[in-house]
Amino acid sequence: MPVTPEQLSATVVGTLEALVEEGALALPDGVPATVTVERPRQKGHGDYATNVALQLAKKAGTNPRALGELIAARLTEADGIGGVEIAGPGFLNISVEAGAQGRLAGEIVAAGAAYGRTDTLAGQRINVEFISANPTGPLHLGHTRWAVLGDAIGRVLTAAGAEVTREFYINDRGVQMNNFAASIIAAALGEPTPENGYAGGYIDDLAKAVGAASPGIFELPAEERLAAVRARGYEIQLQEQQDQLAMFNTHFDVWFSELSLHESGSVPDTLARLKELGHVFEDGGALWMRTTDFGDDKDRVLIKSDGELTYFASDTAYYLNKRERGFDRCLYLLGADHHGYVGRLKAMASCVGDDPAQTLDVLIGQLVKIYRDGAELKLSKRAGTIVTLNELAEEIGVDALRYSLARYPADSPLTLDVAEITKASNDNPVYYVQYAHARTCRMIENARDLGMALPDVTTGEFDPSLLGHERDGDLVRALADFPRVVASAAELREPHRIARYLEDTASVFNKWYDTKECRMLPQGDEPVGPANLARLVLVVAVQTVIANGLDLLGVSAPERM
RNA sequence: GCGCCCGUAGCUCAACGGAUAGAGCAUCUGACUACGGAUCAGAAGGUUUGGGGUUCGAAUCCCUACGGGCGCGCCA
Repeated sequence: MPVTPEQLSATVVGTLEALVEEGALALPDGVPATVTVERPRQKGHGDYATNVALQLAKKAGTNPRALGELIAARLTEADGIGGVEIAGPGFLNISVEAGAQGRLAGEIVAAGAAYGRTDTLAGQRINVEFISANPTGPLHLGHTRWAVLGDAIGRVLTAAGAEVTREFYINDRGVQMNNFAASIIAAALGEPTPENGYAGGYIDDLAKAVGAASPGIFELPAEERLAAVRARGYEIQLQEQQDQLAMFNTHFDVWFSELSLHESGSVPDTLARLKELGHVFEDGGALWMRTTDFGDDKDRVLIKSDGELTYFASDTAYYLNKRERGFDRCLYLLGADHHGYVGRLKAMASCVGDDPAQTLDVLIGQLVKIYRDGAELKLSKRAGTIVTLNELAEEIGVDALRYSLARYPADSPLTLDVAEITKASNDNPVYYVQYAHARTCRMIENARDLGMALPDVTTGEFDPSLLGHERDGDLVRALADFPRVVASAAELREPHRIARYLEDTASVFNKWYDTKECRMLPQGDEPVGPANLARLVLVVAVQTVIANGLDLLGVSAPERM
């Protein structure tokens, strides 16, 4: 009996096939494998709607409404279909038999934490690289959006069946590391910040920490001292970034050192391979990659005329390293200030013989601004640079900060107001969703106190037909959407869809909760009946969906607030 | 100059090419002796920056103008 959008799609496809079989319908391109079935936005447009007649009318050589009539007449007879109406230009509005879909609540409860997982990306090995900040300072606002989105994308891809590795590329090689060390030494000796050095209170803190970890380090001979401070400062700073991210509930599988890439000899191997493939040339004493062969706006230097390797050489070796580790796809999450890299990254993939459309996904995130009291939050009090991730999380809260960044698509510029997102009320979407979850927990607890045991959903103890109220149907259909929302969020790399879905579902739940006819607990002296137990199943299903959804965003699902 | 992103309600933002463009905040009006009122019901608020085009249908795709952000190194 079709009750989910996926099942209805299959039913419609079956109907089309039957019509073609009988000769009542001609489709030169064949019957599509799936059709679009969705919850209509507008009340009164049925439980589900499909635009299949609009899509296929031209191919079938007829008009949408006539085709709609044809499909509707046959579809109405299908098992579990309550009715089909043709509306507007040719939409088919489908009503499901009341109560039939209540069965879904039981399936959700049975699936538990696995509900929402699909296999749409099964077999894909995906590398998600994000943040990749230089280890020369604390993580700040600029990294925070990527921490949230990268982590959520990793979770969502995993839920869609992909095999995911989250990776942080550590730029621990290059002149910035010496500048970093020189800055720490200058701070320790009370000297001014060197040219191209790093300034700010955090450098003073690092100088103290380095001195404490390695007594006497600043008295070493100059050359020895630079190397020692560089190593110790790097160690401390990297650890701080790792602590920041752990506190922020953001997990990495691999911390990949750029230095290790060079030590392993990957770069010469990469250059040899590029030469073999014929995409490098020498000019002006430098070695270049001819990225313009693949749409880049200029060629790129790999080895400078002074013999030094460029960053781009490392990037290329790193990409090949990922591919050699077996990743089918490499995701790069970059800030808008790096969008100029997209062209060369894709060209680079082509130069090493890949099809970037298949192996490379570059997501560009626009910049975030945060305001407090009408002024942009820019300067950190402690670090002396821009506002740090720690300060943001402390002021706003990990859940509220994560959720507030996760509910917007990456490519929209974003302006957040501290007052708005710290407001601990349902005016704030994160608390609206969390509150709905806490409410389900309390209801389930109350049921237990009344001696109501959760029915075994695999037996007759649970009677789905008792969930026949209109509001029950609204709620079940909302819950039924979850797996496809997760799948589309994974496919489009858009975790904000999860957040928007949760807000919608929490709203449907609150409306249901407010409906007198749908009370879960027996009222007054009423005994516990099968309807109460059926609604208990529904509430547990809501709890499951909200908890699973928040988990995909790395946001907690509290039992009490 | 070239390139990428963006322009939707007073504000912050949604909307796989779909039906009457939706939420929250702010403004206004209602509903608590029964599961948590951190809720619910309702009002008001729009030429989706302007102008062309594509089609059954455009905020969405194409062209163009305007406005905003960002990027264009043998830097890292």
